[in-house]
Amino acid sequence: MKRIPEVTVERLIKYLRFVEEMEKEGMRNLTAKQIAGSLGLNPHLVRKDLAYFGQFGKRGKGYQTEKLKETLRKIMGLDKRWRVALVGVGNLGSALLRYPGFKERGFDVICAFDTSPQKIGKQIGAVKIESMDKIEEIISKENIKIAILSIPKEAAEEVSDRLLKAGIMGILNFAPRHLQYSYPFRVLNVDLSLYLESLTFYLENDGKKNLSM
Amino acid sequence: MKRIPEVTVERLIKYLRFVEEMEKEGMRNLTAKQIAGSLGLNPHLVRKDLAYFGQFGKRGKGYQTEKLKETLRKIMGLDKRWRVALVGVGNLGSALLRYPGFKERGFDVICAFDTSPQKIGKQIGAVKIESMDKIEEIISKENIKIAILSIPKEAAEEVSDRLLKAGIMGILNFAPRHLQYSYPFRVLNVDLSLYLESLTFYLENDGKKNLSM
DNA sequence: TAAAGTTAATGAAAATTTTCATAAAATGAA
DNA sequence: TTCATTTTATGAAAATTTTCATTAACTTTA
Repeated sequence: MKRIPEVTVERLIKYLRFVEEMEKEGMRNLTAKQIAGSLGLNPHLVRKDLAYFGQFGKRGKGYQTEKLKETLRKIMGLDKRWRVALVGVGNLGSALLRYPGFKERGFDVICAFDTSPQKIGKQIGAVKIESMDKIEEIISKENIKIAILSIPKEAAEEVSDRLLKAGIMGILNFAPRHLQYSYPFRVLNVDLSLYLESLTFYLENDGKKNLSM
Repeated sequence: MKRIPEVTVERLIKYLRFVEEMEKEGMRNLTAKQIAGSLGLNPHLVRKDLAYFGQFGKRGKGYQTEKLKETLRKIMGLDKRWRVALVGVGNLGSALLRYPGFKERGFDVICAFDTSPQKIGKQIGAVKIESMDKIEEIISKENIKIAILSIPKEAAEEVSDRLLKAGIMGILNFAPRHLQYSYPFRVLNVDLSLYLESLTFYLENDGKKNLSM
């Protein structure tokens, strides 16, 4: 199998979203054009992305919605549920704990960690907050592979090192510090203010110069 | 001026982060190699990105930290503060309201909107929650250009339409629905579960196939 | 001062990603 | 059936992005 470009992976998830939504609305078939249109992409690109994984479209007809959905879910590893640990139950962390979107999409946050004695032992939803001293013990016992990191940037590196040693393979990092590990570990850095900052670039420069954006 | 690739803009913000941090640690000069190293990039790429905006490095020495910082801040439109509206004060929305990172980076969330009568009139930090009926009035009176959207996906399109009509130019969208508008409007879609989903692709496929990732 | 080592700038080359063009298969209408 | 239309699959072309190679400027060391 050919190497899959990272940009393709990001798009596949979006395709899956759209396909699921269209399935709900009763669409039995979807064309590359429809999928592309919903995301402002070129239909050729959609076909090429899908073709990495085999040919499951029918010429003249498009893609069978359900089959496409199942295939995409399998490709993305989303045909099963994932157990997730959350580290850092501050403002953002506790909002993420309560965020229904994760469960809806197959991710069960089954444990949470914090350093603050006031928080340890408390319950948020179905999850009891544990001491960060227990990270290694619980992660390994529960065999958790994914962690969400929402702690201050100063602690990010140290804690992520510990997580990976304890058995975590992928981290979704909300701490505003760029984390990076090499294969086979995966980190996705999500820096909320960074997003706002990329908006201002365009607001500031649009129209003024001939930046064709 | 040449067209600036979108990937470059995303990197510039990260460079700025690093440069500011290094300045705090007392570094008066930074080389492209150092900047690149911190983000796992090629130093040539850093130089090329910076060169879009003129030449402010010194051969044999690197870039003057403070000057580079100031220039990047100016390029990104971050040499001034931005006033931001937040729409949707649910779990995520109220966490974002309390999130200190925005203010730290120059963004002042000065108003918040919700539909729920229980929430309207309440105060979170310095911000009073207003009825969504007042979106147009307040956005326009306060001349706000940026909005953060943290509402259910069903309402996303309708509300974003209203925001843009009211004068908003850029939206940071946390609703799990891909929003898209054409120039001069800008939307940044931030779908939290989508990030987890892109992690699972790699966790699922790494090692199994020769996807060189 | 001279020589060796760094490092930015820049145009060229390579790699990657996207778009295009064509062929083949399926559909629907006449 | 036949023909026009739609749409996927796929290899080629184009565009974009990244990496490389060279040159020139500056720094450090002897």
